[in-house]
Amino acid sequence: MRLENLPEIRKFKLFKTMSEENFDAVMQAAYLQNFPAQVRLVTEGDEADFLFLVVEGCVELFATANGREATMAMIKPVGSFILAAVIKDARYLMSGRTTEKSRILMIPAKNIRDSFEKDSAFALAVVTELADCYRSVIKEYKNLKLRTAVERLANRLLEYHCEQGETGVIELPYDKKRLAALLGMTPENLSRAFVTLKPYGVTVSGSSITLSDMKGLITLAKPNLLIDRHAG
Amino acid sequence: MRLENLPEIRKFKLFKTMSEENFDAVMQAAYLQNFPAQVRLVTEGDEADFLFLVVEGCVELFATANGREATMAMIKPVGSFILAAVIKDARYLMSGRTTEKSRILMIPAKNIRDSFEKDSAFALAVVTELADCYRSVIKEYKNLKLRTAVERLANRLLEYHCEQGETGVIELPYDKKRLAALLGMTPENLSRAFVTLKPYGVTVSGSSITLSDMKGLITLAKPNLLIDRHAG
DNA sequence: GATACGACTTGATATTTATCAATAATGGAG
DNA sequence: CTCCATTATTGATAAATATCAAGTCGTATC
Repeated sequence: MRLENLPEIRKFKLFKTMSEENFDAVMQAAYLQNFPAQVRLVTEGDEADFLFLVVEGCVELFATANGREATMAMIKPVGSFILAAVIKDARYLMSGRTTEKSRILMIPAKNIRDSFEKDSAFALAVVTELADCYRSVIKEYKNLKLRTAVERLANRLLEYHCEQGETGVIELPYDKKRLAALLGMTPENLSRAFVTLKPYGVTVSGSSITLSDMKGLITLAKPNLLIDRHAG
Repeated sequence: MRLENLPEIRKFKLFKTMSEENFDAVMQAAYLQNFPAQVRLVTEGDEADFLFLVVEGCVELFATANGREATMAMIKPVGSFILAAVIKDARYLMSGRTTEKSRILMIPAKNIRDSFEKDSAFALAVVTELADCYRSVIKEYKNLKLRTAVERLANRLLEYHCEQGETGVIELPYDKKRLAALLGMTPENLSRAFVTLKPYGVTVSGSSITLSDMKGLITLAKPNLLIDRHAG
């Protein structure tokens, strides 16, 4: 990888505590690459050759079966994906594709596993990252099992509102098709869920959403500390 | 903990590779206890004081929100639970209760975290266990998002059939209420799903299920290597 | 500015799943 | 063994969600 990018990478949670020596060794073997939108980076079932980090842009993780497709997560900077498969030296359980122009750091799986054994600070960083990923999925799983489609949408809007500075207006981070897939519903249903939320002060104008009755929306959404980032 | 139990514990995947010294230190602080059925061991939202291992019996992990309850997983010997919360020193995202008379090993979270830093073999065992847990949840999440209730039941039956030695007869490992919750449906729906599977050779008699048309059932279930333990 | 394309919305309908109610079966406790 | 409480099944109905089919809207292209 190009030297000029190293300081930027070094700041990532995963590498911050790593020894200089191991960091250099890992980065020697890594690639930092720019991809356009809609590029398939990994395919479920393939062997885990690389660990991926999203440095810029966005990657959609999805899975398929019986001709159906489900969006599992959207990874934004600075997030990693398929760490578990890399650690286990197993096959990917999900596919990943860029949803926009993205900058991706690819690290050969073997280097990750080697450094894990050599560098206990890195091992701690890896296990922390993996625990974070695990807890995120658990939360998504709870979200899906315990809430209706409208409730999931309401909470997602509150999450974006929180992320974007609580201005009363939010910008959807992806198109509605993808948002629907992420929330586990069809695009038609998402449209209807927005209509259902109208009495709760939710006004849609393209990808821009206005929230004018936070209290009402929160009453409906019932955000939960053990599911939502925006709760509390 | 009592000395006589140590050799038994030492064999667990998580402790097999640990140094003698660290193992002794961890076990010094651990409790091995017997619980009757229906005892709540952990409650979601509580701080992660202990890592739990199911030595005998069975623990149901579940979560609640808005008065609804969802079963997240059933942990059988020798499985651990809430490892991620222990690692992160965070709050439990799930509650756990015994579903039958069980023998549980409880290890103070701090000892786990300390040993993780001191013993790189243990660190590797922990990260491997965590990666396994992560991949299991991903599979459950895919199962829920990509399949209908009947398909989920069909695959679960195939899984039990595989686990129990492919004899054509399986014994349900928990009562149907719990099985329904685990599969993400109501008990009424589970009953109806069994009726739906009748033309595929599935005969129900209490907790004993006979499978007489494996080919048909498999055609319906479409087991998948990247979701199911029993596939392939 | 006209056109064409894709994304989004809306309506009608079908499917899936949940709820409510009643009854039947099961399994412990005494 | 009998009684009781829980669990399981079945039927009727309702709610949630998906599907199919038009339409609308916006926008990028020419």
